[in-house]
Amino acid sequence: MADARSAGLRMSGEQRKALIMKVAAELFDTRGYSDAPMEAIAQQVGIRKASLYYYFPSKDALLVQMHQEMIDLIIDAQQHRLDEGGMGPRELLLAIMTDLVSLMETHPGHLRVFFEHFRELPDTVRDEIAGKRDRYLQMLVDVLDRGVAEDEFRVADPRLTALAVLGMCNWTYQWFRPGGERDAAEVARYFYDTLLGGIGDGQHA
Amino acid sequence: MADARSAGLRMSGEQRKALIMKVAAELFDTRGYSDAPMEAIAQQVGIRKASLYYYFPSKDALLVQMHQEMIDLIIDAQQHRLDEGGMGPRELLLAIMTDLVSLMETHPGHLRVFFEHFRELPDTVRDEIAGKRDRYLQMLVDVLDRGVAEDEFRVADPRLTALAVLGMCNWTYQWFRPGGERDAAEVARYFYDTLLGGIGDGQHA
DNA sequence: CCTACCGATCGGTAGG
DNA sequence: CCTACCGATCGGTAGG
Repeated sequence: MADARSAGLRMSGEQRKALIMKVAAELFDTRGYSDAPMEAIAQQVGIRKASLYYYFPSKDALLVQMHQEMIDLIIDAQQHRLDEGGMGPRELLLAIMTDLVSLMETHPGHLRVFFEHFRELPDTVRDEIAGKRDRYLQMLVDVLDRGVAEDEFRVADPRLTALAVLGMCNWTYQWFRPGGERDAAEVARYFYDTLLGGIGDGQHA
Repeated sequence: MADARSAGLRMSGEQRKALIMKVAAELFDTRGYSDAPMEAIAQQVGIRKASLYYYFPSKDALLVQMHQEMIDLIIDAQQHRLDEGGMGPRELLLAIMTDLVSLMETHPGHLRVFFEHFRELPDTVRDEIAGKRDRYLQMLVDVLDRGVAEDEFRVADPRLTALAVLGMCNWTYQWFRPGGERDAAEVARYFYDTLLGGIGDGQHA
């Protein structure tokens, strides 16, 4: 009862699972999925490696859950807005961009894992996540299409523009660190303003 | 003389090294650095695993060379333009964006390796590459600053705008595949036009 | 949630 | 450029 592990708080199964996920996300982020041993996750959680298998059936399962959580979160956020109604294309675009960049604050580590460890997913799950990714891209394209239809946006190729938007926002996982000068919402807003207004000085167009 | 390997062409050391690099880049791209065994590289090259160590001292060395080649290539391209002179900020911006997206065509596999396997680099090399990356970012910021000074661009925060540009262009490694509808130069040009002109319909700003 | 342990993989080396 | 081989790591299991 007085060993190293008992120093950790007693936790419910759900709490323990959440802690394991958090630690795993951090380690997958910093070391990479294949280079983050289950042993290291266990140590940082304060239990033995074999005990991880009481909570999760495999290392893959950790990766799978991270992917499902992330993609469901952003899809649901946008779907919720559409269901509610009342938002115009500009507001919807800003909301999507803010969702994406904010993941850097709400889910540290997860974004890198989501983008860089997609191919390590088991085949069936990978297909499922790929489908959801496509669906999310389409949601963004829909917003752009609607903006064009309502004379709010000028967009020649909505899919390419959507990929540009995703590029700006998702790329933040490479450089954005919470606690910096600007928070996620400010960065999203800056990108949104840049995209809407452009950086070209009109008189030289 | 009639074994499986002799089917491969006899090559000079330099040719063999180039082939190993090409195969390694493909495998690091599709499987990931840690999950691409030297055995698989050797097989695809048509030699034995141990023979790879005749050409390269370690697996790390392959990764290091890929990083050095990539970053030097884009830095040199921009530096060359600056040395030549005569290009305005708009032309320079488009040239940088085209350089980046074009790497998807000229160096298949390398771009993903460059962005996703930076942390696997040995410490000293990682610091060196990080310095060069900073330098490249600064080159882009310089172009934006100059554009502002010459009344060609309107940019509130050049560093953030530079990160948006890098996001759009670098993110292509996630979706762009050579041989599609648009080639790299067209994608870069589209992103450039989108960034310069913006997607907002002026009358609603 | 633990102790004990295995099977497989893999980067790299010896010696030619 | 090859054959033969080793040391270390790691995901996962048995059994409690």
